[in-house]
Amino acid sequence: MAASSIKEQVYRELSRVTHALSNPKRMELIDVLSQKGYSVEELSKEIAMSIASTSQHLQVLKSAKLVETQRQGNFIIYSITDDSVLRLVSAVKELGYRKIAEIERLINDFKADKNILESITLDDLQARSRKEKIMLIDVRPEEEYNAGHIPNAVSIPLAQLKKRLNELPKNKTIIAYCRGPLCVLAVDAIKLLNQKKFKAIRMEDGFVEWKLKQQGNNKN
Amino acid sequence: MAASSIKEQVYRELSRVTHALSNPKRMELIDVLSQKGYSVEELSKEIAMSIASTSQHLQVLKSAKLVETQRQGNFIIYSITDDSVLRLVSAVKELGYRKIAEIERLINDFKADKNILESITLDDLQARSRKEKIMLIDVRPEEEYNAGHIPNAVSIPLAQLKKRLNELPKNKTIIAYCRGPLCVLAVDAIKLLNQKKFKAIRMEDGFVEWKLKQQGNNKN
DNA sequence: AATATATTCAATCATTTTGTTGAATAGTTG
DNA sequence: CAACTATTCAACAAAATGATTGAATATATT
Repeated sequence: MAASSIKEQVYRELSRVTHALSNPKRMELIDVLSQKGYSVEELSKEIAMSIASTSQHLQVLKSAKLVETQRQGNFIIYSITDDSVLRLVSAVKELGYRKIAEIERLINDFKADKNILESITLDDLQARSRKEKIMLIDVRPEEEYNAGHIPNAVSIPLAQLKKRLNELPKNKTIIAYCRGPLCVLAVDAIKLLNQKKFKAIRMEDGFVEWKLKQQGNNKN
Repeated sequence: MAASSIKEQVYRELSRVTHALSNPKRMELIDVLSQKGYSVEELSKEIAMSIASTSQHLQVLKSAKLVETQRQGNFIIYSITDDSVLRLVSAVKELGYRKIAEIERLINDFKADKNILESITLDDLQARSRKEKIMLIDVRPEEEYNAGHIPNAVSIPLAQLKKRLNELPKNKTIIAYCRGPLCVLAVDAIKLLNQKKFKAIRMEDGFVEWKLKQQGNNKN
């Protein structure tokens, strides 16, 4: 029957989208690219995989329309096609974090491993900034900050933090964020700041989480 | 390194979720189960696949926590674990319909094949019901209606439609919906109604689409 | 307790996926 | 136009997936 055949074809096409995300490395690639566009070489370093393999994975993501390319001088820059990709990945994570006990355990391991005592979320940040004076710092590489950041956040890449301590207040609480729950940049920043007697806390969520939250609120 | 290893493990676990959805038949299973719980045998008929294979696919979905089971007499009833699964599938479809040209073509083929001249969406329904008197009918099997339906919709399963034409008004526009864009129940209903000189239109969206829309609006 | 029945398991084979290495390609820069 | 360099392609082996058939299991019914 033509009808059931078309239906089957639609499911086949849809499953190509999920198939593209069904590999850990490709999932990680999307996560990295959620921050900003990167070249194949940079990505291969980021996910700790050979350039050729990284390129293969990127082909898969590209053919599923999850990422797109653009030449920039000698490099080919890969980036996320649009926000629907971020929403999809966010839906996967939401389900995973909520339903898979194994993931919860791993996240706890991660926190224990990194000695993360306290960390807040976007909601906490909002509540907190109403009550007290805070300073929000973005400790990702500057290019990622430039590609998009949470309003009122100041860019202080982790690599520069030690030299720029004089820009930070001792009387305000400092909130540091980076790429999201699995990123360690903010964790390291907090460690340094606490050691230097600043009052500093890590926020788990990053810019992407913030952006998606805005879209959710702006609906209606 | 322990840290990167934990990260990798999280991605591996997350990709099990997408992997579960990375097969056309499993995608179809989730779609069927989005309407209501079903037994293995019923599902195997619905997706046109052997019982053993259907069972295997259901195991995969179950181990990824996308579906859960519950015994009911002689049967084991599979159902969607919770709404985060619906949101995930919805995100996949949103991305697919928007980005994959092939899918758009298939949907158009589907409409041409089924002689679908006009069909409206949930937004249209809302706008329309403010302007004129309409009657909304749900032509899915009664059990699916009972498991959840759009408010004010009347249940008239397609199989009963011919005998219950006297319940329908000639002076109102009749809107028929079923399981969603790929479901043909409402298409057939409209054909019959138009033939009998009713003013009837198909709505593409179904109950699941309505439910997710409500959640989106209730955010904030 | 015996029987009936729905579901799962096991074994199989063809197909696809994954990651590597080394060669080929295409586009840029000087 | 020549040289350079980032990226992709090709070929391979190991591992995994998908679908089938027939047997095994577990639960309910009589």
